[in-house]
Amino acid sequence: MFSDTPAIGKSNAALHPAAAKRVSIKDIARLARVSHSTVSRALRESPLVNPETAEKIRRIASDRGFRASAVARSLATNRTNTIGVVVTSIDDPFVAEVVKGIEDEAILHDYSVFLANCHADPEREMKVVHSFEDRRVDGIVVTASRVGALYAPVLERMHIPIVLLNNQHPSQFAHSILIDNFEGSRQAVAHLVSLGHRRIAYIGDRFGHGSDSERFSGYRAALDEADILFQPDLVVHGDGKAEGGRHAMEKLLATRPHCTAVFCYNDMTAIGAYKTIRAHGLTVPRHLSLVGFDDLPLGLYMDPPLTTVRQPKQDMGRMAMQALLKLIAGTGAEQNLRVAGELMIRQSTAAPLEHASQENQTCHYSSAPKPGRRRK
Amino acid sequence: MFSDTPAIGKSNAALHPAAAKRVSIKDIARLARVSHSTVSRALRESPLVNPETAEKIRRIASDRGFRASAVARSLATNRTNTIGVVVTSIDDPFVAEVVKGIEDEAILHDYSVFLANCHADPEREMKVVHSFEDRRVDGIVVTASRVGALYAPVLERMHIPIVLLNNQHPSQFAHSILIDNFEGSRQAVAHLVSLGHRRIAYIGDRFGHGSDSERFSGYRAALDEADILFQPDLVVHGDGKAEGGRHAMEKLLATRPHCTAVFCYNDMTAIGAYKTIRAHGLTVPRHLSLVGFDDLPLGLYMDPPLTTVRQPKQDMGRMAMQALLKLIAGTGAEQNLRVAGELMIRQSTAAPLEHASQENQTCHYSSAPKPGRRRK
DNA sequence: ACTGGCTTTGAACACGTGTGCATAAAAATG
DNA sequence: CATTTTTATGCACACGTGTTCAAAGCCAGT
Repeated sequence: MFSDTPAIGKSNAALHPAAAKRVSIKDIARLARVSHSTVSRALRESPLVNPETAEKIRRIASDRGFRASAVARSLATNRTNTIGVVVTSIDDPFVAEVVKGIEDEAILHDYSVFLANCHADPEREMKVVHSFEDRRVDGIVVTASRVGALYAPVLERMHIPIVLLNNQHPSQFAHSILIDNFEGSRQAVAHLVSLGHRRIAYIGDRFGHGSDSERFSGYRAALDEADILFQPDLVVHGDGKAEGGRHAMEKLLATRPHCTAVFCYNDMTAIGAYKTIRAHGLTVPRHLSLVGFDDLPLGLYMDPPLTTVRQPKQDMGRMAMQALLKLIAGTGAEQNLRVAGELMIRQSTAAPLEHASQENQTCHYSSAPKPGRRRK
Repeated sequence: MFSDTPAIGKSNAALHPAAAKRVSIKDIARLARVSHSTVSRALRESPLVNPETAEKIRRIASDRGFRASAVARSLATNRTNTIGVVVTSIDDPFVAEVVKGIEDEAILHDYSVFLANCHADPEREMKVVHSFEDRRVDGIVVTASRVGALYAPVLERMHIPIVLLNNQHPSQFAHSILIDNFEGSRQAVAHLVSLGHRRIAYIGDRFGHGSDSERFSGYRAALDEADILFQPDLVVHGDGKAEGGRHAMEKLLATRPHCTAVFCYNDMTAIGAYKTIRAHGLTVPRHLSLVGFDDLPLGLYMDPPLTTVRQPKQDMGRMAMQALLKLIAGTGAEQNLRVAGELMIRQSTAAPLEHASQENQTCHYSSAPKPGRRRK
């Protein structure tokens, strides 16, 4: 009541005129002639404070551009309103879309997201997870292809809610969001069957890697439903990337009789297949139908645009965040959420060439132009 | 000295056996029979503490899985070791690579990064920037196409170091990293000239948008150097995206005589051009050479792979982070950093068809463009 | 006027860590 | 051994906010 000069709280406040001391809640309190408690309440819209003084306080705070420190608040409340997102690499288009969904949902609930790449490097994974622990994030989303079995115990010890997205090993201590690989690929292959294809190949990921086995099962199921005999030589493996798709496609083109359609583990694999197919002077979908999985933006710009199974990546990101929010709130969230893919039929799939021509001259394109020849 | 039972500090610690209270620095202190100050020093490798006790403390801390709270530390030190990154949308492949570079460099220096999409929405921009301010980030990187002139004053008031990346209006209160648009496009067009092209078109961004004018200048310069008369009707505008590229290319194909090469504002524009070109039954680079800008991964998978000017996106991200670190440290950083692009010659560019086939070749000069006329 | 309840406020403490300063213990120096 | 220097440690406070608790002020009802 007796302090009429609101100017200086710290005696040396004027020492560094450049590094203007940030205005704190106490400064606002002094200006409004109330205690900092009241200011705190006013700004948090507590009903415990007189509407008039609350309004006055808010005006002063706004005038001075005061913004309460989230770090101090976090220390007091033991909540940071912050989550951590671990990804293999943000420049993976799949991951990027997921993260977008997460962040969009997060900001809606006044959460901020820490982003960290781990590059599938165990050491880096540890560092990242520890940094999240240090920062006391309220939750974590992991969008790595595999949850490091290495650092699983670390995660467990932390007692921080965790949601895994499309993770290889949904573990017991974490919740997870998963695309329905089986049903997605079953539909994809069924689509090929409905077009009239009987010799349908599958280019997988590295064996047993990722969701390869589930997608393979879907492939098998679709064949069974159509009473098509499964032929082991129509299954080859790539690496989930374009390069692997290229090589795998080479292998397929080397086996006789040719397949008329190829279902690829994912879009990148299909992209690689395109390249090999073109190099052999063949065209999609005339000679060969192609289906991918993921629905990367990339597929839209292929020639022709790629038929694929769409993963609702952004939605999945949002769902992950929502699950996390439930876990944080203590409301039970579903342990494992399966989300449905959607078959996007574009121009890379069509009916196979006439059966007649296929019978006698399966080699009509076997005299391929020298693949090695390249215009410089 | 007399407390022999290290179990309980808080009397009600056992009330919530599930919500195990986090172990704090004081718990470690009690276990090691020292003050929390000593623990703090030991863990921060201060030379002020006896090596043996330090070792002992570290062992205990490690055993209990103790990790010092970054939020408490931030409150004490007034530094969060945290930066905020504002992007238009993380699912833009350009942005994603930049962010990857930023994060990689950040984690190297024990910084964590907050990621926030603003979707080029002013309201969202404000919300994002405020959240960063609340969280007391040590610095901010903005990778939006434009720095909202709206919130510039807000940024200024915050007194937080800011680095702009490829931003439209490098402003005076912030530092910036910029690609050398002029030199990049000059080289790209010079490359086309060196292949023998004389009728070279330019598909720009929306007029005056982004770096359009700088890239256009480079185009003009290359023409001038080759003594090629600038022809206004060879300049059309897209929207920086595939759709715009498609339409722009349609316009170009409608004008006679045809151009033999097209320099596009960016890769996405070129992607759109591909589509139109194919739709007209023409092939790249046989009928038309195509050059882009950015070097998105996408371009590699085009048929044929796209010649383009590479922006070292990841490096630029790292540079932005390094500049920020310097600013935070108080060491002066360069105000404006220009980084060089690199021409990536791939298969979308080749020599034009023989002049013979271009019967009325004389008309590129004869239809004299009005001399004094200037676009704009 | 007294009681009791309601509204509004401030004092005090907590959150977990870093650090200046004083001091105790140990070592070095005379 | 006495003194000074060095080393190691603890105390106390600061950082900025939230929150419990007590209390003051006000009002209505008797």
